[in-house]
Amino acid sequence: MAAGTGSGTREALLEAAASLLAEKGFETVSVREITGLAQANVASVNYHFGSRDGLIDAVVEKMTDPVNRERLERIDGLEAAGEPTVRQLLEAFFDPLFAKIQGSPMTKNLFVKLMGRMVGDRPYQFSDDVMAQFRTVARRFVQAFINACPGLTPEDVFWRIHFSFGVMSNTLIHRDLLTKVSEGMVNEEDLEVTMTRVLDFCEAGFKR
Amino acid sequence: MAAGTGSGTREALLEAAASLLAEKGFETVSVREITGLAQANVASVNYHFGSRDGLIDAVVEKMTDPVNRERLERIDGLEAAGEPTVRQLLEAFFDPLFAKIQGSPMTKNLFVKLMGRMVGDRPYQFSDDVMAQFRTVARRFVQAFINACPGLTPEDVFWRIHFSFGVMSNTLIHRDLLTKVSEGMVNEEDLEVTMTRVLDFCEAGFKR
DNA sequence: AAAAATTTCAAACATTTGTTTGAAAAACCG
DNA sequence: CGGTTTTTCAAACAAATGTTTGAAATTTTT
Repeated sequence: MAAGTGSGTREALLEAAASLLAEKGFETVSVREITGLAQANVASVNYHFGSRDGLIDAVVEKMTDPVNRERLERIDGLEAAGEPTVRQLLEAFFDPLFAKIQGSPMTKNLFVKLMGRMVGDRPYQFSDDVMAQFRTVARRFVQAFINACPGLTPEDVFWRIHFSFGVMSNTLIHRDLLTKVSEGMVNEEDLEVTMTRVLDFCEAGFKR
Repeated sequence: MAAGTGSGTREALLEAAASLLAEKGFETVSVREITGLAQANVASVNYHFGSRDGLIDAVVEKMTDPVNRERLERIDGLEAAGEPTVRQLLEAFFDPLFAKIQGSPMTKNLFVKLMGRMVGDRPYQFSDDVMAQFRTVARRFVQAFINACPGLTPEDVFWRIHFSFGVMSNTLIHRDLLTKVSEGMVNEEDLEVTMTRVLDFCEAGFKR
């Protein structure tokens, strides 16, 4: 078998799990739902991933890994060119997420929701690897944000970063819901347009 | 039996359920966890509330009802005095939530989380009563926000309201988490202080 | 082709889920 | 007190959960 492609069912399980996790969150998806969608046997999850949690961790890792790598590259580039602005930092952090979303073979909405959950869902615990990765990324960005906000205390900056994550997470998860709730006031729009709205909102929140 | 006090176990179930829902979300709390904490029999949930969902609905209704009523009173008062500002509207919407939180007999953190989940958790479906109530409140506030933002389109305003909800929900749920993640940069602080931070952030997001 | 390793699969495992039952206990009322 | 209603409780229910088993099928290696 060619390296990297994995067995057919292994890939099918990852894809099915990703779809269902996106749709329903980390807690409520059962092994049998996943194997049903993947057209695989119930036991295949434990065979290939050791356990249900092993499968979930694999899904999460597969998505976070390239995104976090890209984030570090982006901030490297920015800092090499001078002092990055808040807007640039927000984009450097969130753009890799959007890129992954746009380039995904999954239904766009599902992928978006999955990505959103990865920021916001609790009490799901990421694996130690993923957590360590996030810590590295976070340290870099927090310091850069602080430098970009000379008028604010580190504490202020920290909170606003946290708020920005909240907006992003919430928007990714519930974006499609808004059009239903708005009773005709808000039309469907491209993800890119919505994300510009989010960035505008967050950038303004950093002003003082 | 005195009207309103209900049977002892009925109240105990409501309190226990509220605590656990706050701590773990709407999906993952089992009937036996609730009855265990309430020191009641497993069957008591179905006896008093018909079903697990009946109990959850009762918890939610008990909290949303007075909050939404207060919101409408607040906006009535504001509009009687002239054209409310964005800041005033944000406060009119969120203050009743904080008031309820502060005056709660529950552990503060738990209550805060529960309130946060009521804005953010999916796919939990509120009862028709609660939904209708929310729709009424929403219509009033949306219109008022639009009036307060003459430079923005209704669509713009709608999105920013949505963003503000996202910030609030996320902050209420994960407020205690931030101090852990910040590695010493952020200290515990009063809810009121944190909420002022949130309002500042959101108000700035409405500026153009 | 034979042997060895890998992968699939139906069936069963022990737990946990929400709910129901029917009798015992408690509270209430005349 | 006696009779009625309300409330509690241990036990059992069917359904769903994640996981294990051991033999069959498949693929890979020799």
